[in-house]
Amino acid sequence: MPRRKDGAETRDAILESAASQFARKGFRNTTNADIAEACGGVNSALISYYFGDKATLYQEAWEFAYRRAVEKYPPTGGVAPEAPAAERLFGVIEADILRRSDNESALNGIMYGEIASPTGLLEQLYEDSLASLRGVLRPIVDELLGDAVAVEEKRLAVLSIFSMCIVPVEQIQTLEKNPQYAYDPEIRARHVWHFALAGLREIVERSNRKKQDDEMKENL
Amino acid sequence: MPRRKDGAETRDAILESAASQFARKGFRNTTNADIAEACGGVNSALISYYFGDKATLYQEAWEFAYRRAVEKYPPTGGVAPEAPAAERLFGVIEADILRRSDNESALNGIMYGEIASPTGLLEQLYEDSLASLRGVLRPIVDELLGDAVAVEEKRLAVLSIFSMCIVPVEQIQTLEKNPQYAYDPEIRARHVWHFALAGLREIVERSNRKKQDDEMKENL
DNA sequence: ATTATCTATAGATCTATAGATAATGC
DNA sequence: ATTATCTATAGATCTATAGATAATGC
Repeated sequence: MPRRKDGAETRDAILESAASQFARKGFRNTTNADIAEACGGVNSALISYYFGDKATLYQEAWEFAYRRAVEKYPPTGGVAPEAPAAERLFGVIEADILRRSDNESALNGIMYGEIASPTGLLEQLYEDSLASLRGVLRPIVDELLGDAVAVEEKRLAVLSIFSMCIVPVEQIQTLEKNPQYAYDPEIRARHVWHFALAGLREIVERSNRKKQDDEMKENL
Repeated sequence: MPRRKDGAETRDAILESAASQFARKGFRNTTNADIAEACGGVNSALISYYFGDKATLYQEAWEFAYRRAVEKYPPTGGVAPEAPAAERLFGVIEADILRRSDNESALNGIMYGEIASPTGLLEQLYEDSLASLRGVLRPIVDELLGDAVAVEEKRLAVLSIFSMCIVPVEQIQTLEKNPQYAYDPEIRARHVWHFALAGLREIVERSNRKKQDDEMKENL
């Protein structure tokens, strides 16, 4: 005799298990049976019952994971918009790294699944997860670099900071047989921030030197 | 009437198509039929004929891609081992970025497939592709940072430089509907090098300042 | 009556193989 | 005789659905 719960409860549980399974194994490598089993052994036919099909479940699982992750770690890291650019940079970096390091969020897992083999099902993913970080980094980096720095150089700086944030540390560690040490996300965030500020400062100095050189040559 | 080629020729062509397909779509998302089709329409039964099964083909495709990529871009970037550490750092960064940016190499595609959903079939991949880069970065970073810097800080520095190298720029761009601009790998390599050197310098300075502070306090 | 859950399965897809066919080298 | 290629298909796996069963709320 089947036990009976509230349907919404089962539905949410499926959503959660789905996000976690999709994050670990990707869309096509995850079967409905996997999800049902990870969900305390619910019947896999319930997936069709609640979501219609696997693709829809995937889409809803992404929205679920994304909404929850952003709620927990807002993009600015709680730093006020009128704070100095360097501090806002820290807020963005820390929020992003903490969010991606939170295994429960499933965010990075799903994102790397799409990077590795795009399903074409998650229209929003790129905007939510990658464009968004670059979007908040860009004006801060622009401000820190000032007007003397070339656009191309600014883009590269954004890309480098972005790279340090999105590196899939946890996923890489699952490839290691015996991971040697774990990185504390908070410490890593602080490190990335210092590294980034130093890199940006160097770019400004280099641009200034170049400018002076050019002016000198012109005056000769 | 079937045309007849040398078997080794067909075998190599399959290997090449396989590497490229696996890179684009991952192991399980790629069917033998996909590979056969990408390979100018050879018969898909030839995969079993030449490789036994799909898993073996996958393993051989990785070895093929890896061997070719390292041959084309040797890990030191051609910089002599007795060159100054900063120059060796440039060699390593440039070689790695060029290798990963070379779409023909299929290297990064397969690697990100494994990061996203490990098959357990490529024992060598982590050693070849990730441990290797960190292995060559580590002694160079150690040398540049010197003895005053804490081990944890050194690890983080290696991780940050590593991150800027392995970021899957091309794969991310396929998620964008209209990629805005392409990054020239050579220019990117030079940028990452500058960024990294500045970050490392800052770490040394910060460590020195901290040391002085500590000594001052001790003398009071 | 409605909602939640389960059973059973049709149909799609994919891999690997058995066995046929033909080109090549001896 | 050997090697390369092709045809056809058995067996595995997976998704989605039809239809049964039982708990709940009216």
